[in-house]
Amino acid sequence: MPAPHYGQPRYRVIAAELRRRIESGVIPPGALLPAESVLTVEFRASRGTIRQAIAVLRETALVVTEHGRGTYASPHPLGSRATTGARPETGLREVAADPELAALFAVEVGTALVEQQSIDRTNGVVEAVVRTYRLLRPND
Amino acid sequence: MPAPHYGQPRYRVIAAELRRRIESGVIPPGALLPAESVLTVEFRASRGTIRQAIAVLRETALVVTEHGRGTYASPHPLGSRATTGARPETGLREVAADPELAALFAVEVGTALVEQQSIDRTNGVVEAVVRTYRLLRPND
DNA sequence: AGAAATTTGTCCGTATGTATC
DNA sequence: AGATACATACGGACAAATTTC
Repeated sequence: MPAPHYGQPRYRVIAAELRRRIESGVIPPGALLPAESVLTVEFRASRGTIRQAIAVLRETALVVTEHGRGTYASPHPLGSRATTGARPETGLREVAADPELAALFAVEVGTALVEQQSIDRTNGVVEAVVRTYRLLRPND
Repeated sequence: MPAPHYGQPRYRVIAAELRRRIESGVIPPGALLPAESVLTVEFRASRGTIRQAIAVLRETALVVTEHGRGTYASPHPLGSRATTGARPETGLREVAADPELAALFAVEVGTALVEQQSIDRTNGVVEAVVRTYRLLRPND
């Protein structure tokens, strides 16, 4: 059985399902996701596909994966966090929507948004800084 | 030939080579890149590896890929203006580095950076807005 | 108008290297 | 050392968009 993919690509369907589990609390914040091998069995997908699905979630900072450990659901505390004083290079922040973001999210200017900043390094050199903005309360 | 990847991964080496050709004008702005099948022959790499290399260039918006057509070298304006007036939801912009970005990239505050904005939608609903910042001149 | 060829998109299975626990 | 997990790479297959004949 080759790889028919009517409508949405398989990895996006899987990503959507995983996201649903995280946002619905089936996979609580901070918890470890099932291993790739487990997911391949459950979704009957290849490793690459599973990894691609997880990559989608990682883009929106919904999960964090640590080399040699696994992939965690991001704790989205948003109100707790007491940092060490020095601002962490990567992390969550609450910011006010600028006019452009407000228009995109269909909210009023100044509405609080969650900003997740992550840094892409290669050999220690900063290649890119990625800032992802989301609503505190998704309108799903 | 298995898949050893000492030092730089092959897809990054290939990406660097393609970037050189684009920036040096061997592949002029707006021109079509060779098809993936052609690149597999030239670089003696699998299609997956070629696609991974192109994905790297796509991240920096150095190329644009269209289904069924091919991958184009971005007509890289970045200094030639000519925007449509209405800001496109997704696209490139040149912005000044705020203090935090300046620190990360090790440049002075106000230095020009490239901002790539993309939008993650599901069923038309804006799920997240991603802004990626990079240096104009990557320090390979 | 329609069929074929081209090209990118997605997926599968497998194998090996590297990093962490 | 051993187990686990991610990163890279290969080859093959079908799907979908576009172009060409």
